[in-house]
Amino acid sequence: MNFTFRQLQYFRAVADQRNFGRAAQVCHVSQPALSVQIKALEESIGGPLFERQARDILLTPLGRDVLDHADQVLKAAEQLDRFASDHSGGQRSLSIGIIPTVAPYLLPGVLAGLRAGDVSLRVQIREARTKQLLSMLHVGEIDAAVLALPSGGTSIHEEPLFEDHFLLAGSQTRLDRLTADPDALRPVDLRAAHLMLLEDGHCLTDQALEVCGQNRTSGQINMGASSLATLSRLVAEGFGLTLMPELAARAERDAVPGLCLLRFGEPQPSRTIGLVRRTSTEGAGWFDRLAEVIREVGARVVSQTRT
Amino acid sequence: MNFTFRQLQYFRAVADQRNFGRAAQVCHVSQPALSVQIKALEESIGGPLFERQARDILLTPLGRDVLDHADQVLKAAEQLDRFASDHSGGQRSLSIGIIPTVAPYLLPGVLAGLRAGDVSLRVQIREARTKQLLSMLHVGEIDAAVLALPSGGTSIHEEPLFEDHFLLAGSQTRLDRLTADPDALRPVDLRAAHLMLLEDGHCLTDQALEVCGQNRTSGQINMGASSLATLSRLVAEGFGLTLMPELAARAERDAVPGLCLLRFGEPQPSRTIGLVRRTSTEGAGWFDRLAEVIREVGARVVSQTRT
DNA sequence: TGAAATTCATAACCTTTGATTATCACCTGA
DNA sequence: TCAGGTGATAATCAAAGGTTATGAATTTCA
Repeated sequence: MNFTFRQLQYFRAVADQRNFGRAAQVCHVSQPALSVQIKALEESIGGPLFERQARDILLTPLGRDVLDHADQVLKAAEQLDRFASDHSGGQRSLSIGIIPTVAPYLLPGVLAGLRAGDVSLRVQIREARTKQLLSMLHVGEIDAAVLALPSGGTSIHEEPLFEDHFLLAGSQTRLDRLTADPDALRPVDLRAAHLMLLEDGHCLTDQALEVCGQNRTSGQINMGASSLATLSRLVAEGFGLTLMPELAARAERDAVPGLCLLRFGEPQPSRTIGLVRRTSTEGAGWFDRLAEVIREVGARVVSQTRT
Repeated sequence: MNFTFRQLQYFRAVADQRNFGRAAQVCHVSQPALSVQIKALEESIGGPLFERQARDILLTPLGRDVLDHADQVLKAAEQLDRFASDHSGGQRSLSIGIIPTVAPYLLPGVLAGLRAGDVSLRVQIREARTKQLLSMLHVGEIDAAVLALPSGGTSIHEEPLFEDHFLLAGSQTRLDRLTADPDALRPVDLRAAHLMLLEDGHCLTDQALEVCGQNRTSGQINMGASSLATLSRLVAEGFGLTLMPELAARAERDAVPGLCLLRFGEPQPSRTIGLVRRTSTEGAGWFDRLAEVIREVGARVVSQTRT
């Protein structure tokens, strides 16, 4: 790279003005300064760029070719300049991770909220389970992640967003057979129940097992469903029961005929959904704004389930 | 433009290496130099481009966006660099003017010769009459022109290329009626002849008038044809006679049924076709090479007419 | 024809920018 | 706890880029 932006600007100015003196004025430098830089550029390129007449400056064929290239450089540099001037206005590309048991139910609202609000972020979404999200966060592949707390990661800043209660989901028959008093339902009542759960690796699986006081070697556990949508359909058909997060409950009940839900008695079992980032990520105003949007959308979705 | 190429290169290197020390090595500068420049770039852009951890450097979302733009600048600059390294190999865009009484008959051969030879020029052709070509040459719109000498222009360097003899063209009846001895035909024999010529402004018209000792106010002159091809068809049908340059003669005789040609006795009237450029255009190796190609093609075309 | 005006190039000098070496501050891992 | 790794800062020097003054060449005009 044996030329500078200034040299290219001077070159463009001389080509426009066809006069070194006027070009120097346009560039706010003295004529000799401009003359020296044009000469240096000619030496760098290896040939004359201008044909110098007493009262006119003409581009040589070489100069014409070089000017085409120089214009490409200046154009790209001006775009960077413009971006630097404008970027406080908000254009930012973020990579956000989100766990599969949250993504389908929260994303439509969040993206709509981002578009409608004054937060003009270009957001790239990566959906993966918690363990993989933490790894991606660590190496800088994503900037933040939406997951259930505690994340279990090191050097991670956690921002709690909202409580996501667990409901019991199953067919009407199964639920009627379980208890006579739905208002008194406790998670320990499921100690011997047949549970349908997501395949291993989803933290929701571990959370369900813990809440119900079961472990993965119990003969009553079936772990193989790949999504909550699948799980909903299985339990609606009478294949066991499952814990359904409130966030997903309404959408799944609306989508799956025969799916019934029961709310546990107080204290209701729940998970905390949060937004996490690396502790080394500082001055990230976008993080707080994003957290606000997600908090609001999440609260809205779960409140609709409660009515 | 508050950044330099070096800063953008350092930025790219740090993003690649994720380490200031290794990036400095790659760029062949000391780590503090690189550190200072990255900091300057961050101040210029107005925000942190990197998230600095003890053992890793991650791009911030802002850094990621800026890097996209920086890559565009570096890519364009590298193309200019590559062009500067390669351009002695010949890539050059030339603008060449050529008069209409020469263009159709010479261009195919010249362009083929340029492509076949080691002269890899990108040539843009502009066809116009001599007066306009000189004007375009003067303001730098074209780099050289093919026309009949003398050009009549000031500060013009003329390179003669080849002699283009004039033949008499007309219908067989017209030519038979003109003379009993075709080998003794002289231009002055046309003093009272009915001549068809190109419209005013074509130097071939003035040349024909001079050769035949006529002037434009004579009642025997019809000037309105717009091309030699038109002229050929008119005289082949018996509408007068015309002077046909040797360069065009064979092509026109082949294309126009009934067109007959007569060669004048010695000394044959002729025009000199030349290549001209501004005297201020120096060190133009392309000029000499182009002249050689045109000279060769021209000589070949007229020699084919002579056989 | 000669003088004046125009215009780019060159020289001397000064200021700014970018590089180096040395060192400091902080973090991580054994 | 200590050694090693790593980016930031300071002092110094070299290189780059700017200014004013002037020279050389060409063109224009009286």
